[in-house]
Amino acid sequence: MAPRFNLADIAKALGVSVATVSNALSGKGRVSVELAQTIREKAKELGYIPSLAGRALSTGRSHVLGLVLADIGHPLFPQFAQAIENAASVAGYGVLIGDSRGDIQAQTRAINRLVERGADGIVVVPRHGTRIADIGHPIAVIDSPSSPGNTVSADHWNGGVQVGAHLSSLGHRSIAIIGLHPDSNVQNDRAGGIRSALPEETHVELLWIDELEDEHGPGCELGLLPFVEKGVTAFAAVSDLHALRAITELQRRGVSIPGDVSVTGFDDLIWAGVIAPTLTTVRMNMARIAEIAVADLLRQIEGASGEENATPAAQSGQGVPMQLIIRQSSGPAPFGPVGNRSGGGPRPATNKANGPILENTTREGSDQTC
Amino acid sequence: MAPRFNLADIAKALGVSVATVSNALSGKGRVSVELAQTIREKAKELGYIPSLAGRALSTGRSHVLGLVLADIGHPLFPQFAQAIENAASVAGYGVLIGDSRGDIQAQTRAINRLVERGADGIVVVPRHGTRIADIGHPIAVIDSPSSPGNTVSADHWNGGVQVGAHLSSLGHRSIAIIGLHPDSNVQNDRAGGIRSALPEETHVELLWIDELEDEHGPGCELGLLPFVEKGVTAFAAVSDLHALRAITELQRRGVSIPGDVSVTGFDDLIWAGVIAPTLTTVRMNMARIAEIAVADLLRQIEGASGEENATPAAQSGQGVPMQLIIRQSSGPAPFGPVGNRSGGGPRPATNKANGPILENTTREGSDQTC
DNA sequence: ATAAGTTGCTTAAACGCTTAACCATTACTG
DNA sequence: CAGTAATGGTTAAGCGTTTAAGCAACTTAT
Repeated sequence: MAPRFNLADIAKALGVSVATVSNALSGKGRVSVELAQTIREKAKELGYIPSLAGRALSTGRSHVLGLVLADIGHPLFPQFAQAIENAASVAGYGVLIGDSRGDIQAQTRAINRLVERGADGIVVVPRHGTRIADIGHPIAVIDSPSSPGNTVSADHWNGGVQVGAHLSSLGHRSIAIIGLHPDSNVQNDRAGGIRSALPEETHVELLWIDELEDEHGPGCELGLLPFVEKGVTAFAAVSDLHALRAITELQRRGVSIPGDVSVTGFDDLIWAGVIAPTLTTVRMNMARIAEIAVADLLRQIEGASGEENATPAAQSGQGVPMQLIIRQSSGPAPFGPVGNRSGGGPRPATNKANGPILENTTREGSDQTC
Repeated sequence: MAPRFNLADIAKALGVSVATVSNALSGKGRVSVELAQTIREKAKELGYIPSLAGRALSTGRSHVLGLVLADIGHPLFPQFAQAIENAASVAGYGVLIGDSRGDIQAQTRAINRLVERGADGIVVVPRHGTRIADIGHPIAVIDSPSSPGNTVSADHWNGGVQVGAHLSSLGHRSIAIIGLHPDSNVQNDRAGGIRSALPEETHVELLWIDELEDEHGPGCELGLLPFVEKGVTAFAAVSDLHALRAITELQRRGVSIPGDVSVTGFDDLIWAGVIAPTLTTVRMNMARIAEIAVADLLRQIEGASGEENATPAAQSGQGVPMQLIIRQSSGPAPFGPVGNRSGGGPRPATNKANGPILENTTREGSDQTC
């Protein structure tokens, strides 16, 4: 156990007062440049590490943020955790995880527990259909732009638009959208975006898995074959999880992807780039979202001196842009206007700022880690 | 912002000293039962929440554990995080997450950062082929029983044995094992277990994805068809991730699962129960593992008074038992001794303590959340 | 009846840091 | 050249908790 030095040790070693050492290291008080330099050197020499506990007690700031993901079992959790941890870390904050065990009620309890543990602020990714009660504490909600009380989020709608435009440009005129809950703002935005980007004449069906499972039990087959027989040529899922389900189910029934039908997802989960066929999907800019959430939290924390945080949230316009990643699972509609199946040449970009990523079909040099 | 009361508030309200209040609430000093009762009531009435910072400063214990998953992007992370958080929470500890960004070098740095942040102990799930340097701090390593320095882990070998026995009992006599790295103890244990449970005459092939990708680029196809043509009737992957890759690839090529070949995985990832076919896999007892890891950590922390922690780790025998979950992706070998394709009746249990879970093929009442 | 022990509480110090207030110097200003 | 200001430090208080030590008042043993 390495001995831990404190300010007093440095002060004693240099024959100055603790206050001066503190000032020198924080750069706040008035210390001559030379002495400050000496102090910093001594601190480095001793390997001084400030005690967070002491600082926390003194300042009332723990420099810890809480992270609550309602659905901690969600495969997107790692990405969130990593992004938030990174953004927080840059700002000198640690991240404490809170678990609501998938329970909606427990969500609020989890938040409270983190606050009790001394978290200066909380990042929440709430479960669909949940409103976050104003806890009177700095809080940042990552949800959907159409959720009230939202702080920051991806522009799910535009993500949907990109999917819709992509499928439409491939000639698909009969599309089924696969979602889980109709009461999730995120999913509704995605589905809505897809719809809105399709030409008038496109035939659209909606399929909510939850309703299906209520009837046939959890984990039941989606029964997509009838859709194909009715002429659906593309399934646009609002999550890679559902896309995966669709792909395996269709392939099992001998439907060729993307030859017969196209399938797209959302979120670019870890395996999206390695399944066969690789999955066309839409990725959030987690790093950016985390940055904004943390920045907003810090703003609230710093500005906690004023009574009321007049500005309720950052509300950065329409949300962080999403990124379409075109892989193998989407292709020209059979008998569609394009007709050529081999090339899949350049496709129209739907997002001026950053067009879709076209991943090499041969998968050489893909950015996927395996 | 709810006003936060402290010990002094309670003391003042009751006309006693802070020390008495502290003693009463912690049950440590000498306080009359009646007064202690009164104090507890007053504390509850005021909604008193002890300041972790104050306590930490005084005791030198932050009551925070650090969690470092080398591969934070791994889909198993949520399960780990949830289990550890739960176990820690029960013991009154919070969990701080550390990120090593997949970088092996950064693993040690991540651990150090957590220690600097004041974590009393660290739980590490190291990356394959990594040794955790003795940091002179309480640490629990979750890895494989065959890793030196391991604290607790699942009995990956026996998990493999269960898979091997299962496939063998289904009549498979030519099996390919799919892994990622040959230098991962976990994967080697799983693969070794599988092998060891197969009868002498079984033909076994080993397929390491990393080597494949080094040659053909990341995300390349595994090229499983030749194996099937050579007579392989079952693919046993050491991770659901690879099993998924195998299933999609095989199905895409028109191979029927489990009709033509069987596929099994490891870890029971979130989607294992909903893809088509649902995946036969082996699940770790995360809750138990987390409990043991945390308990061991607490033991080290409490016993930190003695100079040397003579007992290096819990080393609970051979590791926590794993649980085989038989779903649809594994079935009788074609032309195998069993022959019947429809039933798949009762199969021999390979683990006396807790036999395999046989998930209903119709998937009614499955325990999977969707 | 007095020494010794027990009970129930208080006093006070300590943990390591921040920060307001204070006090010498030395440097400007009119 | 007195008066003001800036500079470079120090002192001391405080954050909320724990815990060793102290001290009455009572109980028991001798």
